[in-house]
Amino acid sequence: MSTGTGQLLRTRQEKLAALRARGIDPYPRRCTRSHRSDEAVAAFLAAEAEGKLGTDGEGPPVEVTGRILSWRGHGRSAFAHLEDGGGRLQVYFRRDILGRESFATLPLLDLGDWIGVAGVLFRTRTGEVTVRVARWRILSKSLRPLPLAKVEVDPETGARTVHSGFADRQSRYRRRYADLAVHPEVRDVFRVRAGVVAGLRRALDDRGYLEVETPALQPLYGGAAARPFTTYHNALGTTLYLRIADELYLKRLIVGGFERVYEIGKDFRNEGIDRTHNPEFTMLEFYEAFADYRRMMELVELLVHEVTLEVTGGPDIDYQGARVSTAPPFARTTFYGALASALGEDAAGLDDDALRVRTAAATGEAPDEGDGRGRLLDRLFSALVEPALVQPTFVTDYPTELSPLAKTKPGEPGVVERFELFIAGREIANAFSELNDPIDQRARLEAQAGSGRAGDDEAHPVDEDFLRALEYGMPPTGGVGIGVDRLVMLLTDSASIRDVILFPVLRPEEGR
RNA sequence: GCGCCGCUAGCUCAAUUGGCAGAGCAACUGACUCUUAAUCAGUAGGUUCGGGGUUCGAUUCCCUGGCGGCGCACCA
Repeated sequence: MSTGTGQLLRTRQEKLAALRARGIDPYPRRCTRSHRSDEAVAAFLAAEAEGKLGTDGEGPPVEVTGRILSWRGHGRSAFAHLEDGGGRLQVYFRRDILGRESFATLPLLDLGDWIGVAGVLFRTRTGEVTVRVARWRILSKSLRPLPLAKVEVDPETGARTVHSGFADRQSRYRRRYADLAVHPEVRDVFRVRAGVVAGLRRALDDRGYLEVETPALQPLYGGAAARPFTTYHNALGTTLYLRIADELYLKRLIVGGFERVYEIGKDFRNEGIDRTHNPEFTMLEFYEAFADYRRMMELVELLVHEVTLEVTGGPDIDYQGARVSTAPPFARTTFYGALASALGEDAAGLDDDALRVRTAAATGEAPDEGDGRGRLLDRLFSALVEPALVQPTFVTDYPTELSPLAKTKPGEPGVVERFELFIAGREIANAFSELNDPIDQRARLEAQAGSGRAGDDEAHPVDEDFLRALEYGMPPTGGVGIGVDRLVMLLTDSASIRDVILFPVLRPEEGR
């Protein structure tokens, strides 16, 4: 630890000791408050509107609690801003009101301390509603300086200008508590996140869906193409995996007779980390018996629209400079149709070698030797089509090679009944008419397992129990997966998934 | 995994061709009873990410390692 930090910490320790020496408990057991800061201001404004202010313009007495964010001392008086769950409130200390002893204790406070103050509200000369403090008490001493920025507020527009501050992204994720303490806008992101999850849950509950919980610890993983995290259960003496998708368990529940089920939970994928990938992430999956992918498309359209309205107050989303409208209906295109428009020719008619050439041209790199047809099509689509899908767009009818759990489309060989929803160039939802033919499903899973033996380490093992469930009989079913984190990114204009996950996965901190 | 950029005081950042390592904020001391990026005067705070090299001299140039950001690749 550098000398600088040591000094800062030591100074605060000394103030802590000085408080105790004066018989003050820096961490009292209890405290009281009458108003949150926003409620206090509202109470003052109400009294003012009703002409109930005192002769000196004083409003109602309040008792508020908060963290000290700024301090402006003026000799025998001082101004500070406190922050609590309701926002910021200015407080004003005067020696002639507090008395010598109470006032003389103020220098033992630091930015970051929690205090409680009691007094009447008034307006300062500049018009700010402020507590004229008659009594104050420390509620919790801060021993480590918060990376507080200076904030300049334009009195006319209310626009905030932040001077210096806490900018290092990794430090902010690592010390999220400090990031949150210092950045109200970060707290807002997670309020929106909670609203999105609540909105999705309500929308599904209202439509007769049953919320369920399926295992995160699984003896076999499946339902997506991803490498799993592996763990070990001591008592059973067996390997377990953290789930990579909920899909196969939720379909077992449809077999069991629940007609509409959903789960909002964590999936875990042992893969790289980047702007749109965190190793653990939140997935919403929902399945509806007697529905197909077209019905699910309408449902997804409504869900996205409803949640957007709820969270933003309107149908539009501003994401990274683009304005997106979630007003239904969303655009619809087919996988091969969109690809043909972008490519200038029909990809379905190209042989693998030609596809390989087109892919190399589109991505600027030669595809891997082992890439199969499905993989090539996927890469080509990602490079040529996805970035252009800014307005909400359903892409339907994917190649069978990419979709081992989806029903084929009648009359269109090589295509399955599947859609993905893209917004702002990102995949938000993935859905299909679920394959319920146990024999076809077995054949496709075994083909996947075969490619696993051939070296594709993301293909799955065959889940015999899942196939047994299908053999009992699963009704026609539509299923959808929505990446909740990515939806929250859109709705909060966040560039990185780490900005919408409170504690994203990071390399462990070295040393202390 | 590859490429580019970066790592200097608690925070945000400077430092000329390679020539005494600086500023603002935070902290500390003092002044100041309506301030709000408060102001004014002063003080302290540094393994310039680590290691090696070139040089009279390295924050600066070279090599190497670490960490991070961004982009690419990967991610049915």
